[in-house]
Amino acid sequence: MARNASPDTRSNQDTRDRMFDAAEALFIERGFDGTSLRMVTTRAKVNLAAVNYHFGGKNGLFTAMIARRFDTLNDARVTLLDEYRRTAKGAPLACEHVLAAMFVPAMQLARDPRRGGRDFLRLLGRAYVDPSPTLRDFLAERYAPTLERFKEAFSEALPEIPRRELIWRLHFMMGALAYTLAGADTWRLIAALSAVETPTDELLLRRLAPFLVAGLRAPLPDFADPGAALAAEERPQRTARNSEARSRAA
Amino acid sequence: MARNASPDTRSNQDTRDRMFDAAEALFIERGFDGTSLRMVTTRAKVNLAAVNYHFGGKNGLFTAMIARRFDTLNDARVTLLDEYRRTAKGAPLACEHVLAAMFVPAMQLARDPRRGGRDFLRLLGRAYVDPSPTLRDFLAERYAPTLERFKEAFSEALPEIPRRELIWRLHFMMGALAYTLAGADTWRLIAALSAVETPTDELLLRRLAPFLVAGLRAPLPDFADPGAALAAEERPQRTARNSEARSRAA
DNA sequence: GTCTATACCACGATAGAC
DNA sequence: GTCTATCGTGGTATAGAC
Repeated sequence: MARNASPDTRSNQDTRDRMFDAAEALFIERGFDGTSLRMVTTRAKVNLAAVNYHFGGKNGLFTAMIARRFDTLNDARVTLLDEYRRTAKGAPLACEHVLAAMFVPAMQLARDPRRGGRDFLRLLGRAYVDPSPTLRDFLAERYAPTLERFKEAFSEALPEIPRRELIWRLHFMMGALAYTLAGADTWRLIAALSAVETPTDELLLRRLAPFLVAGLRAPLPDFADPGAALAAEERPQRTARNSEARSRAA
Repeated sequence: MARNASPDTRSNQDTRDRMFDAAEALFIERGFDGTSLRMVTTRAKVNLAAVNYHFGGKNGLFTAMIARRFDTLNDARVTLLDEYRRTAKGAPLACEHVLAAMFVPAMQLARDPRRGGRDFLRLLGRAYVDPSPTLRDFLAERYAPTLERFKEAFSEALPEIPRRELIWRLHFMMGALAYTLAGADTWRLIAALSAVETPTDELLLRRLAPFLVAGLRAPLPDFADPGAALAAEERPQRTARNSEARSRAA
């Protein structure tokens, strides 16, 4: 194999890429725990032991596979964020721009078959959502600086939101994003239930953006009044005991 | 469902409950694939074969464990929704009430040590987020009717949002909810990074609610103009058509 | 009927021989 | 780089004790 190419680096790289591709596809479908090395190596048509040789084990393979995509994504994100900041010339960033700095690079990668293609966004979502401690720790540690940059940017773009509140909203945002991207199979369910079209990823993110912007800018919760945020909390229980009071609820 | 009312169900029920509790705790920490039956039975101090006897296997144990919590939760949700609907007397439901019908029963269960307690919300989140096809299919199939009810209710509460759009927003909402609830460990990370207080579940949901309400009510995305929702996509330098000031950015 | 001890078989990960 | 042995672990099935 690869006899006319450069000595060994070529086939070497091919092997690694085939393993990456196989691991990626399987991980998207079945998660970290649900994917075995045998599945990966069978699909990649490489020997089982090659995993150990190239990556030192399952953890190494999967973290490297994820880093392959995420590093370029996050670099592009930070670059774009800096770009926006430069064009703003000292003016505070707009919330939409910060969001765009997160989304646009993701969309671009999703359009590039050589760097993830259609599956890229699903990989993104799965990775954030996977329960395996290995991946959680890896992601948290490796991308904490990027996350910090965006936290700063959002804080600048939304000065009216107290920092503490903002951090939680960013967390909610990550959740909506990750869950939505991960749930390609859920789309089918929703589509079946409601005769919705199956969306392109781009359309999806375009739908998600206004939702998130509005959420980030939402009025602050009122912790003083238990009934403000979620309507009356205990009231419905009381009506069970006292059916008279039921009629005058408002 | 399938509950034996036989006289000597006592010790039987204890055993089953211990298995449930063990499975629940382990599932919250490690997910479906990451939890083995041997872990469960060891922790529950029952014999390995008891799983097969009582539940027919791993799938049976875990789906029953989840149903134990989710059935009561979803029943309470639908009941509360009907309660709100009755007190509204034909007037359209308020969005906050529909959200409350989802959240309040969850909070109540989270406060009741006999029915989940503090871990209940994490179980909820993990279950929605777990990659195992077994659980995904189970949840989708069993709770589709409830979801349908809430879809109707939201549609009634938010008539200005087109139905198609609304369905996606509900999906985003579920994502924010599930991800946030599942990520108890992520809280620590966020807290460490930013000196945020560790929140009670109740505080958390109270923070989440305004975020979600605002998101559900957000202005509709503009699909015609590629630059509207996410600023300019390919030209980060400028939000509008005006490309004069581009010179410094490059 | 409820629970236990134990056997079984498939599979996964790793390490060492080639 | 590959092949194969090995060992641990997984879920499941059975036979029998209470």
